[in-house]
Amino acid sequence: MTVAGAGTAYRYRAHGADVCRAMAFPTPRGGGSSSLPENNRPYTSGSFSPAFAAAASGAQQQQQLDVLDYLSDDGGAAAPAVPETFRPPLPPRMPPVEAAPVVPDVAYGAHPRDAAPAGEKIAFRTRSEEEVLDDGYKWRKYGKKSVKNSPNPRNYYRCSTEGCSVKKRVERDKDDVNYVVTMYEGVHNHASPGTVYYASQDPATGRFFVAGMHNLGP
DNA sequence: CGAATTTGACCTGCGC
DNA sequence: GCGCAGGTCAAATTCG
Repeated sequence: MTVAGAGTAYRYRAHGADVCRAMAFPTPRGGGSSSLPENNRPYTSGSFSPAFAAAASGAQQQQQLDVLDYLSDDGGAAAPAVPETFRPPLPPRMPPVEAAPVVPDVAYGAHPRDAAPAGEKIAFRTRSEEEVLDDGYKWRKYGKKSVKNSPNPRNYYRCSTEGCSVKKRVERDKDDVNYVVTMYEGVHNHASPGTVYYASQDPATGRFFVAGMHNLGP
């Protein structure tokens, strides 16, 4: 999928897959997702590595969660071989979404300085009343900017974990305020506190990706 | 009182 | 070169 006007071509992948496995991350910390109603459980999707799937393979089977339509700028590149270390995905937690086409109207990557290695930028379009999705990570807001061609301001966040430089931008969809466009940049160098991720495999490409998540917090 | 957020200023790159 | 747009900084403010 190519985005007109964007410097980076997005590839659109719809709901994923068939198999969901779980993996518990250490150090549960708050998050409060467990208090969400049954029909409002967190889930996510994103680029993912086979290594994660392998790591998750021994974990307990979990119920399949709805998976958000999502965008990634990996350009369809083949998944890397087993990485040296597990690279946690960038999973937003959000309420259920309706099946809807993902329209990446935000030209992520259009700016040269946005250039980054493939697989380290992900854009999600989610149907949510909440602007800031609790994805299990702790974010520190460092900026807010109104952008051209959009009545909604864009918010800038940085991972507040020391040494982690992951950033995300959040803004309401200009065409439908019921949707929130979240863009992640970078890779966390730490695990999400108290979060279970569900890995799935795209039958078409064979690539693994995050199909869901659940917070283990109290 | 420390941490997080707000918000205007500043910086950088691009297009004309 | 200039103006515009997007991204970041940092002082002020707010919150827990």
